[in-house]
Amino acid sequence: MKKNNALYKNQGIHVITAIFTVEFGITKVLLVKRKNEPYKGDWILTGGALYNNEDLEDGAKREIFEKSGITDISIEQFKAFGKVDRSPVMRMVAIAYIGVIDSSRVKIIRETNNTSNADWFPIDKIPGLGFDHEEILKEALLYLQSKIVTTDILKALFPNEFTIPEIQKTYEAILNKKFDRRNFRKKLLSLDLIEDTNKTGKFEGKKPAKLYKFKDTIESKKVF
Amino acid sequence: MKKNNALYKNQGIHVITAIFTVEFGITKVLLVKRKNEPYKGDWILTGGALYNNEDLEDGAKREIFEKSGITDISIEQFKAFGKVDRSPVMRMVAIAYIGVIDSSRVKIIRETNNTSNADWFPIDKIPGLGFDHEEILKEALLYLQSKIVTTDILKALFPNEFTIPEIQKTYEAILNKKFDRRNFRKKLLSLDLIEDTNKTGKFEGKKPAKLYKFKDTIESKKVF
DNA sequence: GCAAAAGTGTTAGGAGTACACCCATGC
DNA sequence: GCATGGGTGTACTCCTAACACTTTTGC
Repeated sequence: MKKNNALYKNQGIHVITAIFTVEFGITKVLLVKRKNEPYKGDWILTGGALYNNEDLEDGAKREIFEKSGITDISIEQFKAFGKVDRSPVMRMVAIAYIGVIDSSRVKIIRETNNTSNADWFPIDKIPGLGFDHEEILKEALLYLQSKIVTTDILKALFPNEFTIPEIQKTYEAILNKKFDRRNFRKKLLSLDLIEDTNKTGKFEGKKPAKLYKFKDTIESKKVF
Repeated sequence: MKKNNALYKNQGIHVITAIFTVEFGITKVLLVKRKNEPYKGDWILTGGALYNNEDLEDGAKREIFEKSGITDISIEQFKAFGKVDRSPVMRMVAIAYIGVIDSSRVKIIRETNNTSNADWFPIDKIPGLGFDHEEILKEALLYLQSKIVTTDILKALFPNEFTIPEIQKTYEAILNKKFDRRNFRKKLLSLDLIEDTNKTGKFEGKKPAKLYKFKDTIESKKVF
């Protein structure tokens, strides 16, 4: 393989992550505002060019940190995007990830070398995005929805104690769908993913609700 | 983004496809033998470097054609592989695909500019592979198994008429699992994917079996 | 007529879904 | 005491899984 063959010269790799959170029943995604051309002033997902000395996932996490200050996030690769013209600068193939984090537990850095702002956007109020990030975000959301019903990916949102009505509202926000209280509880408990803490707390209601927490399981199961 | 920044200079993209077939109840994958360094003389999956003027999937299909002569194959992207040292020549990220084709209906080109041989290998008798293709193949097989139970991906193996015992043997080969004849037939028919042709033919048994064929559906359903 | 594979129906258990009433608290 | 959300059980349906005997053909 010759490095200077024009057929495959000047190629590069983007690592892009759609970071989701849920606030008060609203699913949101983290966007950052570009400071430089191309797409100067446009909002995009966190990400950037992969370095030669890092593996894909490490690069994606480094980019997340550089653009938002977020550390300690677990991410999952879901697809590569590679249309010829997806970047106007040179041929770039994007490896896309999703991540879930509790926005109330992190402090987002608003401005960096390459970005002039950063914020959480409700997924039904997304501005026009730079590059092909609208397409990536659309598929990221579908992937998140498929993951939420088979894995404990929501553990990132509920690292500690939570009530069942509370987590149900999160499921409903992400899946955009309502569940029967009794059936939801029955199903969730039958999965052996969460355990009773024998404590109570309050969510929205007047009556205190039982507090549960995720077990330290790694199993992946069908949820809904 | 500066093209000559050492951090991301000299990167490239591989498009790699694991092409599967099933012959007489044995799941096989197409491998080609490398003619040049690196990994000269090693078997690998079909694939190679993406060109600047082609989309990912087009590149994967071009590589399949160049290395094997196969055309008219439908493929599906399943994962990107990007360990820093996965290629000894330069930094290459691989976008990996699976495909299914009926080996009895295609004539494989044995030798090309870059390969000295090509053949179908039973998946439990794979030689050591070059690059990270053993890892890619392992994940490709898992992905194929997940797809076979939710889609009509097997249509590629049975474009025309087939008997139910015949296609059952194919499911069993790929999933490495036996099914009850009655339940298999019931389930497959209930999916509304295949239809009776009112003809009979023979597979292995003495008694002629009914012939079915895939409908022209595009739906994707849960099979097993 | 016998070996070999094809074809067929029933039952029991588990999962999903639909649905209504009482309970604990704040005000 | 009443409004608000939390907690619980039952019945029906559907899907899955287990299981045995008869039929058609080639030899």
